[in-house]
Amino acid sequence: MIDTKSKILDTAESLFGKCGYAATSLRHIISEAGVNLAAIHYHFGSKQDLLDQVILRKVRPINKRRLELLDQFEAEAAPGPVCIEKILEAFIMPVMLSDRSPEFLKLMGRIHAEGLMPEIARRHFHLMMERFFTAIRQAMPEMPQEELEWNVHFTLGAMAHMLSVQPVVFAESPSKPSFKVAWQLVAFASSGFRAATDPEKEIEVNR
Amino acid sequence: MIDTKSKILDTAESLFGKCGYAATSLRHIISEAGVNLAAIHYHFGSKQDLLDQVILRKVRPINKRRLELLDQFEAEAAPGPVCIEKILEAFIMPVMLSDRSPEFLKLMGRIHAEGLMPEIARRHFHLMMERFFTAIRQAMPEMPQEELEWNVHFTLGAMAHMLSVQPVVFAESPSKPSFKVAWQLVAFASSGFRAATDPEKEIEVNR
DNA sequence: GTCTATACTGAGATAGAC
DNA sequence: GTCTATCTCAGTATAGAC
Repeated sequence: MIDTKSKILDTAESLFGKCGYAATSLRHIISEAGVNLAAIHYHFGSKQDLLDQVILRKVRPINKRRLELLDQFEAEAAPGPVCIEKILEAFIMPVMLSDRSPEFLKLMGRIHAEGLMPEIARRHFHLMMERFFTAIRQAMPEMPQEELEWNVHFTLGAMAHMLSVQPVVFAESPSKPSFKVAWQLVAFASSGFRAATDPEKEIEVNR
Repeated sequence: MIDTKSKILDTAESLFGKCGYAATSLRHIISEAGVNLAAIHYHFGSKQDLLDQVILRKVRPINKRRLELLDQFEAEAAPGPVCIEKILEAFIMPVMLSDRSPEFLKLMGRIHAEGLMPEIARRHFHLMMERFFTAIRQAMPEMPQEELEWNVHFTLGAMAHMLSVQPVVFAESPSKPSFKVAWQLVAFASSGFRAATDPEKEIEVNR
């Protein structure tokens, strides 16, 4: 086969999305793709590296779009900083474009739900994250660095969970994530960023 | 050994917290606990069921405290509904009490990061979740049901991520989750719940 | 009722022939 | 580049000792 590598990537993407990363065995992938087990290790090295490539193929255009939107919003807002709503819009909304395959969100949800995204992001998306951190810092210059970083974490967690609830059968999951839901998340997180925190708050939670 | 079961539970809790669920093998647990491999299956049935028992032992007192706080706040607010800030305080803050062992948050973070919590919650915490959903519904009677449920998901995701960033080595992780951070999350999510959403919003994200 | 010893199946990984 | 054969280790199941 001339394009064993692509065949493996396509099949892995489909199965990772349908069954999850941990639950998908390399033997399942090779039987469906009609290739040999060792071919995966030859082309990708390991199951983890195969996942990285599957994810990267999908996420790179998303990150490209994220940065384009951020560039655009920064140009529109110049010389002032971009407001937090626009920054979060640039970060969140491109995820929802599922033009490549209808299984894309399912795959992203699986990866998030299995806790694999932070590690992949750390290895591959570090520069983009830095761009957004800088923009957020400029949008909220009065906010202490640590508080700001935690708000970013809250937002990442909320977005990850939004993508996760789709594939998992969860009693309260109301509907598939959609543009409407993503917009709701932008509003939710923006409002969260603007929340006033009371650093001196105390309570007796320990009975 | 008279208390093989407790020994397994303690060792599993420690190793699950230190290494994660998937990365901890049953053989690692038994060698550290000094028991036989089959003892795990005799007492717990499977690795998954062992995890359930480890988690339940930790989370049950948390859920008890959550409901106590909710009861208390409802009594204080009667005959009106409890405000969303108080509801989220009752839900989030009890998680941060780590009086049992210093590794507790690490364990919770791991479980969340590996996407195992939704399934455990579905199996064991359903009634408590219903209590809180009802309270939130009464606090925000004007909010459409679906929008409300998504806001709950955003909050759950943010909390899970807060607990997750501790064990994972993540470039931007600023500090360990603490009471201060948990209070920040309460403020963040409360503000998010109160955010005004614009259902008619549109944008051309597809280039 | 509890626990030990052992075997079974399937996973990811690897060496080496072609 | 590809494939066969094999290695190690995982979770699981069971028979039987105490």
